[in-house]
Amino acid sequence: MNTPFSAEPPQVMDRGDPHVPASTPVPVPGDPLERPFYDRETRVVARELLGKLLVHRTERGVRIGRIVEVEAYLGAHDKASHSSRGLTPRTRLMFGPPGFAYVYLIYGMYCCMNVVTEGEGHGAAVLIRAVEPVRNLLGPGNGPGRLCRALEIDRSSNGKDLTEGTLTICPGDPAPAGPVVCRPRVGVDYAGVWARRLLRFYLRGNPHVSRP
DNA sequence: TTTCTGATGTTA
DNA sequence: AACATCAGAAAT
Repeated sequence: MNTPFSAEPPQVMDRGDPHVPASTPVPVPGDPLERPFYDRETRVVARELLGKLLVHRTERGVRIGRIVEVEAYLGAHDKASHSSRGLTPRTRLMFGPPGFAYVYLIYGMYCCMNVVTEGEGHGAAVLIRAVEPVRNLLGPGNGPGRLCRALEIDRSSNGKDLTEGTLTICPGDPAPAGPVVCRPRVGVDYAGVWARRLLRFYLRGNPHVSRP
């Protein structure tokens, strides 16, 4: 039973933190990003996701994080991408249409959330690596495992349509997110030349990035 | 400060 | 056996 988002207080929301006054202004979510946003070149989608709001409606309230760090996984030719192993039960969502969540278990105890990009069959996605707490998070959001824990995202969200429903990404503040830093992706040293590509993007100076 | 290791389970 | 991780301990 989800409370419609329109029932949330307008314009100004509390951060879900007792030490922060409820009147503290934070970005207003707005309507979820639509399919065409995701149906573009993965690096463009990745960079434009910075500053957007990841919104999860749970039974214990709406949890919101502002995306501050992402990684692009370009497709089946990208040796660092799960899709480079081909279409398997696990990777089938990466090969599906854009705008859906690909959530997987890693190291037995954490989840990572991706958003599928580009056309069906491409196998591309963007990994969300860090969020800045906005509302009602369960702990810090600096890291792909931590942010899933903080937003209560697990494998039950695998395959969810991000353009509608309980897990969405919304525009937030219409102002530009700020300067973007490009770095190699984390933890993909096995991927040869692909490990060196600058496909990790984060907001310069943001304290909630997983590593500076 | 950096480096290591244990927890934990799916994957191909 | 490896893994798109994290927390805490050990080493430097």
